[in-house]
Amino acid sequence: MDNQDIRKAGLKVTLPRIKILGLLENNSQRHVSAEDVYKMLLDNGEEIGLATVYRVLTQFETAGLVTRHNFEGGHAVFELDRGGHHDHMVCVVCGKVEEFIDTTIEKRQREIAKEHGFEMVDHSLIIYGHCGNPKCKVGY
Amino acid sequence: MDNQDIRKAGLKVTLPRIKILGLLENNSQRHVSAEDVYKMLLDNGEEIGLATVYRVLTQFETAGLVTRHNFEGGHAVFELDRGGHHDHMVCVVCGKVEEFIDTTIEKRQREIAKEHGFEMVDHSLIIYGHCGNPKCKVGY
DNA sequence: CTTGCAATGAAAAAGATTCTCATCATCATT
DNA sequence: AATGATGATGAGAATCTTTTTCATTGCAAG
Ligand SMILES: [Mn+2]
Ligand SMILES: [Mn+2]
Ligand SMILES: [Zn+2]
Ligand SMILES: [Zn+2]
Repeated sequence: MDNQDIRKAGLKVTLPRIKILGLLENNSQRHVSAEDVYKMLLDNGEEIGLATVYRVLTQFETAGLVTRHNFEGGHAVFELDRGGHHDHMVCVVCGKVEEFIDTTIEKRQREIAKEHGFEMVDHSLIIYGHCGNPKCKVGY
Repeated sequence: MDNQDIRKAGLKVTLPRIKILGLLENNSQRHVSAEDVYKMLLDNGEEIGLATVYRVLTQFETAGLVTRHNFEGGHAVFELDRGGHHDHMVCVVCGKVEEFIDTTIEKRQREIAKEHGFEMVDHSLIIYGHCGNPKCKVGY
């Protein structure tokens, strides 16, 4: 995942794009909003415009470099596309995100789509719950 | 599903609430946005404020009368809660929504959540694809 | 009927994302 | 390396969805 990926996407290799891709690669939390990316870069002393962050993330999505998720909360989160598809589990208390993939579910989805005459192109499966952290348990 | 349901939810039985509940019951499309509800009521010659529609839909959700979905597109859609849980399939071309429920997937979800130490409280599964309509097929 | 308190609606505010447009940077070509 | 065409940037305005404010209205308990 480097500048060549930007070039291959038909995009010019610019400083903002390098910075954003670098942050997505090195940041500890894999799932970040546009606002997150913007603030983190500013905190790192980098200069960038918020409009550019939104634009570049959308371009990266179109290019297949990142994936956009619509978790609850009204704002999109992005993550670097590291090959394999996976689904998500989100803690409704602390927001922790776990990733998982289940072949049984994946297969059934394709079957169900076909049964309804749909040609599946994508899907979104998000499990909401209380994570293992005691502070996130019901009735803490 | 009548005025008693509103009362049972601890809400006063007001005209706006009766109108919104009535529309959700009788409207042909089950999945509607707040804006949809607002415009449809206005079209029917009913008087109502947009803020009230948002407020009431959220109250109905809290009361378990309606369910909110975050499909792609940046705005929430609501549907009257008619007993059974189900998941959704959305046509990426025409927006048609099909409902389905699959016990295999439902069971696997609970298992997976547990495997990850999560106590599942909810989930969202949306399959995106091209529906059976020829005009929605790839390469029309 | 009275009356308290919840509910309404218009308008303002907030939050997320996109658009506009003048300026600037990249990169293929000289 | 210099040039130039074209794409990219960023500040701010605009847009879109949703929430909040607050003066006014209307349920519903007594
Ligand atoms: Mn992920
Ligand atoms: Mn439904
Ligand atoms: Zn948690
Ligand atoms: Zn369709």
